[in-house]
Amino acid sequence: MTMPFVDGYLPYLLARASHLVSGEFHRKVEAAGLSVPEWRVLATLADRDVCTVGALADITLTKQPTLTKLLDRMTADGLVERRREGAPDRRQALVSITERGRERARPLLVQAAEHEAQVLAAFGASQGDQLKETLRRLIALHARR
Amino acid sequence: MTMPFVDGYLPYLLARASHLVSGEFHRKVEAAGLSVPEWRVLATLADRDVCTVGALADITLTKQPTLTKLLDRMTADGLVERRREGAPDRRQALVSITERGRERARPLLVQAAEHEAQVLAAFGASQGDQLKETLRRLIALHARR
DNA sequence: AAATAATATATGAAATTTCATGGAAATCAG
DNA sequence: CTGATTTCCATGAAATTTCATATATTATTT
Repeated sequence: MTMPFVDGYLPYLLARASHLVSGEFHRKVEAAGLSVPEWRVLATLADRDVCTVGALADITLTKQPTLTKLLDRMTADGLVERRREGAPDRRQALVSITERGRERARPLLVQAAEHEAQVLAAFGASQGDQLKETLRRLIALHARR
Repeated sequence: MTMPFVDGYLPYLLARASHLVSGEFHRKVEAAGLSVPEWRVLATLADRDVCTVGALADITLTKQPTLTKLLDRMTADGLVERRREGAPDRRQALVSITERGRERARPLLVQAAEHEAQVLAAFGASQGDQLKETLRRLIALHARR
């Protein structure tokens, strides 16, 4: 009652904006037969050669046990591979995307870029760039450690 | 490979910023013995007299069946009340916070305001206000009609 | 007004997520 | 070095979330 929780509170505005903007695209993800967490993993791995489980959990904003079990399922589906050799630290597991995963991700990566372009166009490209810059700064300010 | 998913993609920047900023406060929520969804419900209801289940689901960014079951638990815990009389539409259920819920929410509402103030202070108040304004615009642009 | 469609919430079964903890490997203190 | 601590990932059991659908009510057609 003393706080306009819904409309003036920065954490809520961030959450709502994220929910709305991503939600639009997430419909396309599900239409493509992937869950949102699966999409996040594939999109992240599409970029890089390999990634440790911990780093992937961090990037995909997922808790580690949740990710481990998601990776179990995605491995069973042939979307990703996990191996324990080759890491500098033998506790780590290295995850990489498979060719099959890449094929599934490819059209969505295109659609994601299109969706972002639409959002930015509607918003105004320069304002959009400025928002991105602002968000990067906010993120840097709150990065752990 | 063609897309800098992690660092240049607006939906991801929004999600990450939201995750980091809210994550800090969510630790206090759990320390107070509430789950994040419970906190969202209480914070929303603290402001208003009553709210329909649907509106509450929308505001708290929760799917309706998820919210219904959360409300079952919160009702059992005496944090909220749900009734079907009094609504203009008899399909609706009206949810309100109880005195007990208010007591549990109160200290967290204070901490939430403090946390936001810290975030804004570190970020720069004017930049913070500008970010809020920008987010409101982005939200308005994507609100489901 | 009857029939049909749409909306608000609830519910059961299945799937996922979470918490707490385990084991293995690396790092640190003495 | 040795033992204590910490870090990384996995796992079982419990809790939550989700999907599909049911039920009740309201809105729209015809």
